[in-house]
Amino acid sequence: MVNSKIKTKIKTKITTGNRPSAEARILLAARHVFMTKGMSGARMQDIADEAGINKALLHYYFKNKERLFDVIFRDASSVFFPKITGIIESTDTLEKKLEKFCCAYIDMMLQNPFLPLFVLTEANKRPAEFRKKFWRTREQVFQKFAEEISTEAEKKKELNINPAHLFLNMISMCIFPFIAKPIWQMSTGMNDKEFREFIDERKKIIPQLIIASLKKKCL
Amino acid sequence: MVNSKIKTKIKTKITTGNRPSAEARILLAARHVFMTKGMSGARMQDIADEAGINKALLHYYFKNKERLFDVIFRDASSVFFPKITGIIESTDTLEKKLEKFCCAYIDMMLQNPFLPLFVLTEANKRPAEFRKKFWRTREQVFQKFAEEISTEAEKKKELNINPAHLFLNMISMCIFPFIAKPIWQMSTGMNDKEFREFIDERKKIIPQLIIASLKKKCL
DNA sequence: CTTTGTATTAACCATCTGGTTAAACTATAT
DNA sequence: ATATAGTTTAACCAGATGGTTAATACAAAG
Repeated sequence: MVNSKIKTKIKTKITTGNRPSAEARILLAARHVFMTKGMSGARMQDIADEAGINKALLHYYFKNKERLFDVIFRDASSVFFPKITGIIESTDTLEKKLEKFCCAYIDMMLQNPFLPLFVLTEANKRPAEFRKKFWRTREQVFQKFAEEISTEAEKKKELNINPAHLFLNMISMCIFPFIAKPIWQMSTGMNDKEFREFIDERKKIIPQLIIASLKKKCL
Repeated sequence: MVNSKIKTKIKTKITTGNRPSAEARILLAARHVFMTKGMSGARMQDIADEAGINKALLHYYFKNKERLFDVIFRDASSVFFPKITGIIESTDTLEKKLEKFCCAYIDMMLQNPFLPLFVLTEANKRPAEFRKKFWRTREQVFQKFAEEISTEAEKKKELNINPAHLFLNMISMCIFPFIAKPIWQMSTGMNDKEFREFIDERKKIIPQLIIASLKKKCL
């Protein structure tokens, strides 16, 4: 019955052999189970099994299911909501920035295929909690980029579209294919390799389309 | 202990007063609860409460949770996957068809805000079952429209983009905003009325953008 | 070797949850 | 009226699930 508040600060465990520590294994297993099954679908026993430990040890390291979920979800959203300040503040052209943004975003999702649906589901199912727990520091992330698009495009007298629409169009085309992957594959018959190549093409196609939509003469 | 197989064929219940029948109330409640909480998050008791009946009556009308879910989900997907044959076979121009498609799709989602996430979540969480149970008859729905775009665009020698990308772009921009609604509202500060107006604008903006992407000179 | 504090486990518990049972109710037809 | 067949309910059950407890293994420090 140690005081868990003290324990969690200490974290003295050394990885015996080359196997990751129990805590690390729990986090890994929890991420996998939560991402694939969702909060309500995930079973603590499944996480324990996958981490190769006793269920009680879960509650030793993480007070309860909600806390464990929060850790995973906070980490997931920090990945999902991209650090775009770097891209914004670069000296690249707007075109280049858009391309970089899409590319970075798509690559991130290729590495975390279940992440978009995971984050979006939680934001929909428990919006109040989502806002309170996970939105605080990220409030202006998207807005900044939208403003950047707006100002830079106005500078060139080419603005043809509400930057809000432009931005939403862009992230829609980037993110949605990952959420719709199974249905899309059923519809088209694409296998995983073909889907992967198809997605790679979109890294160029999406910025092209977005840039074109900026130019008045096109519409 | 009546034979439920016979019972379900008969359906003689008359709506006493003007209150909907218990079965109808169950379906209504089930749709609401399943759509907002998902399969694993939904509780049979919640559905019973919301329908104003005893939990046992749920199992009287619908053998078990899975069966009830299937009824709701099958109905939901029949709405989600649009009947586009009518639009395809019309004599409208491609432009008009695209516009009609987006408009119809967006209107449907305005009336069923939780539907997209509901269907897409299920397709992701249990792809095998989704395919087996709900995909059978709808296999070529999307493909047909994609082919339509391809052939008609080639006819005009304007084809500039893989029709698969074009189609995916279109449905991404139509559907994604509804899935991302809570996050989008947090980011932009839009209230529900503003969001509704914003979405209305997209009924024109999306087809415009898609049509522009067809024209070679624009890219 | 013993002490001490952490890591880990088996067994347990309370509650939740999907599902069942048998009895009671209601309307309709004879 | 009463027989019949569908409808609705209260009470119940078994298993799943999140969470707890108390005892044990283990490693480092004295």
